[in-house]
Amino acid sequence: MTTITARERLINAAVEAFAEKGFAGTTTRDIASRAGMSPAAVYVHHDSKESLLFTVSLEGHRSALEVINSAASSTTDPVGRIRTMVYDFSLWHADHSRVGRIVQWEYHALTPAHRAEVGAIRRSIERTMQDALADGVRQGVLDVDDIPGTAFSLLSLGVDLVRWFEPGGSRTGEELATLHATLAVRMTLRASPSQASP
Amino acid sequence: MTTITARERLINAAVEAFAEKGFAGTTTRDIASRAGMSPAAVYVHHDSKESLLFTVSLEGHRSALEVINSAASSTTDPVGRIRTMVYDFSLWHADHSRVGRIVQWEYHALTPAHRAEVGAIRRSIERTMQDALADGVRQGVLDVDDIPGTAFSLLSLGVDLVRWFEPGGSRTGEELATLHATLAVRMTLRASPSQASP
DNA sequence: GGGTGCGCTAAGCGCTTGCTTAGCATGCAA
DNA sequence: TTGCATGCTAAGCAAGCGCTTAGCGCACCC
Repeated sequence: MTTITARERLINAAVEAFAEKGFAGTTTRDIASRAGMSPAAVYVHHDSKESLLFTVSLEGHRSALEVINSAASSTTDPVGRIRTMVYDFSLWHADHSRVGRIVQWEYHALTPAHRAEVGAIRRSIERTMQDALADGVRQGVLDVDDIPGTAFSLLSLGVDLVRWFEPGGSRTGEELATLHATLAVRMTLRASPSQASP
Repeated sequence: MTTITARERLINAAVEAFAEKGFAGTTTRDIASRAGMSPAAVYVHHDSKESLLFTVSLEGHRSALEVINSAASSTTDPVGRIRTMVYDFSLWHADHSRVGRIVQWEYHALTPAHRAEVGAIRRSIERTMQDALADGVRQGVLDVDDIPGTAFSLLSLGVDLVRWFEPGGSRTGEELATLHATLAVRMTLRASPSQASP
């Protein structure tokens, strides 16, 4: 049974508040009261409101990167790899829609130095997807004209979930991830020259 | 030569400011100074900061709806219709990325009554896309299992542009719209049973 | 039992916020 | 020339902002 430290309680409160009201719309008093503490307690454990945002954003970016990296290395089959990567990336955004919203929408609220740091993780995520597409094309299994653009579009399906997805809504994260994975394969699979070939 | 009224200058200033800093991060003084007026001038022409947001958001939603509606009625060919709808919707989001960002990201900052009003337009956009897919399936040209989900995904490609697209960047809006339209057709087209059939 | 450090809070500082009020310059009608 | 509506601004109000300071209570150790 893990004990939740005051520092972590404040981070959780910040995730709730930033996701609900945005970074600029959230007050430090709001974060403190969600964590059951006084306004001054925020500054005992964190340097500033922006550093709280950076903590949340960095951890979120790292988590998303890990998800897509482990999906990429889960198989050598190009089609299965694309399917798994899109499935896992979309599912992550559904399962972590609050953190995902902060990651995707509050990027510009970070200081330039912090933005550069998470920006590197972003580019790494894009590169992983591009590499997976390029490998599939090289093996002759996928047919992708515009690799960077298509990679971005596949990621967009998951990213856009955070705009509207609510747990307990009419669709589960798994359903949406399955849909996205199916669409991703249709977008990238090379059309077989005939039905007959095995 | 149309004269720009003070009211319109304030709206244009609000579009700039909201797109750049978000609704909560924008001050009425910032809007006023971008329009070259005093802070009080905002309230001569608009009721509140939120009513300025509503004006921008409503006009943006109406414009996007018009684009997708006229694309939907431009042809009776299901494949060409999907291609045109996705192309035009994505191009609109690239060409109007600032307004689009306000439309898509500041939805929750509207009052409940205003949110309901633009929400109706949103549902109308989604329905138009769903109808186009359903018609294509009925004609046997498209193959779409999950029509609402796929419609949403096709729209997501355009919507997600406002998160990062900058005019003058490495890709033009037309290039991205063409890519999205191509991907949309691959996502929805029924695979022909053989290459031979005309 | 006295001393020490740690985790937290009460209070508040200087500043900014959305919005209001009172009034001024300008143009036009009589 | 006078009267008045129009379009704007200077000044400011109450409230709320991020963050700081000074200090309190409590567990721990000798």
